Amino acid sequence: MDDIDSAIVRELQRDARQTNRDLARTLGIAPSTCLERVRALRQRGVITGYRATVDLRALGRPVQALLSVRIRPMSREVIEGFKAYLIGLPEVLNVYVVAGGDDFLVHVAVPEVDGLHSLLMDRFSGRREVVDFRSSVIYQHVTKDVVGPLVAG
Amino acid sequence: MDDIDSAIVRELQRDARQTNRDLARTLGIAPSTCLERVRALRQRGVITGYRATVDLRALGRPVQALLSVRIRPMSREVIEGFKAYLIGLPEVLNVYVVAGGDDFLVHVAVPEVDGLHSLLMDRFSGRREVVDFRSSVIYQHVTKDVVGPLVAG
DNA sequence: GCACGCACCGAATTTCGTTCGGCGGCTGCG
DNA sequence: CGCAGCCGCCGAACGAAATTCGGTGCGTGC
Repeated sequence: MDDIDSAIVRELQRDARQTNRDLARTLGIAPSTCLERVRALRQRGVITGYRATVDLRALGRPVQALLSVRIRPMSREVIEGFKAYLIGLPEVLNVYVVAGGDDFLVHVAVPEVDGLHSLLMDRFSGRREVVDFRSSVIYQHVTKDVVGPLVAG
Repeated sequence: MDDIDSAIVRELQRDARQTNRDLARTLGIAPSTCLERVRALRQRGVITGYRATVDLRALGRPVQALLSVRIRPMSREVIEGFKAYLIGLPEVLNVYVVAGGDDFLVHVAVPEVDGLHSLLMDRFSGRREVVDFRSSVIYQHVTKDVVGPLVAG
C-alpha cells in the first residue's frame, strides 16, 4: 500500500470506469503495471467493487430521510431479523446498526413526503420489536471519497 | 425510463465495470443499443458516475461512527461553513444535513476508537458554532443498491 | 394508407485489456 | 564488497471490447 496504490484507489473512487490506460498515464506508470496493481488491490480486498451512482431525483425519489429506530429485545436474532427486513424494503438505501441512544439508523428515499409517513406507519409502527422511532428529513447529503489511509498502511 | 433502463441501472450498480457486451447479453439487446442506452442515462443525469468501493478495514480505518451535531445559529452561512469544514476532514465519509433534533449527522471512519475521541475533542468541541454533539459507534453498515423507481418514471 | 421518425441492430474500425518475456534495481548473503 | 536471487516494472503482441455508422423495421400521426 504505497503512494501509487493510494493514488489508484483515489482515482478509481473518482471514476471507476476510466480506462486502464488513462489511469496508468495519470500515475505515470505502464498500463500493464497499473493493471497488475489494480488486480492486487482487488485480491487483497482493498477495492471491493465498482458501483454506478444514481440521482435519486431522476429516479423519482427526491425525498430522503434518516429514521432512528429503537428495538427490543436487543438479541442477535431480533437485530439480524430486523436488519434483513430493512434491507428488503425498496425505500431503504443504507442501514446503520449503531450503539448509543438508537439501535438502527435507516437511510431511506421516497417519492414524496407523504411516502415517508406511509412508510413509518405501514412498515415500522406495526412491528413488535420496534419500540420507538423518529424521522429526520435530509436536506443535503454529501458523500466523500475515501482519500486514503489515515495511517500509513 | 422503461424496464430496460431500470435493469441497466440495477446492473451497473451491482457491477459498474462489467463489459458493455456482458450487460447487453444480460438484457437481451445488442451491444450498440446497450451503449446508447447507457449514454442516454448518463446524459439525462440518472447515472451520475462510477465509483470504486473500498474496504475501510483494509485501509486501516476499521472504526466507524455517526456523529450527531447541533449547531447555532442555524444561518445559511454557518451551515454551509460547517459543512465545508466537515468535508475537508479526512475522517469524514458522509455528511447529512437534517431536520429534527439534530442538525448534522456525520459518518466518520478512524483507525481506532481513540481516534474518535481525539476527533471529537480536537475538531468539534473547539468550534463555536457547535453547541452539542454525540457519537454512536457503528457496529454494522449495509449499503443497498437502488433497485429502481418506486413510481414508474 | 402513407410518410415520417425513432430505436434497434450488425458489421467495421479503433481502442483497450491482458498476457508474457525480458530487464533493472534492491536485498540478503557469502 | 561482490554476487545471486527475487520482485516489480516495462513494452510489444494478441485477443477482445468499445464505438461508430448505415440500414431496417415498427409505431405514430396525418
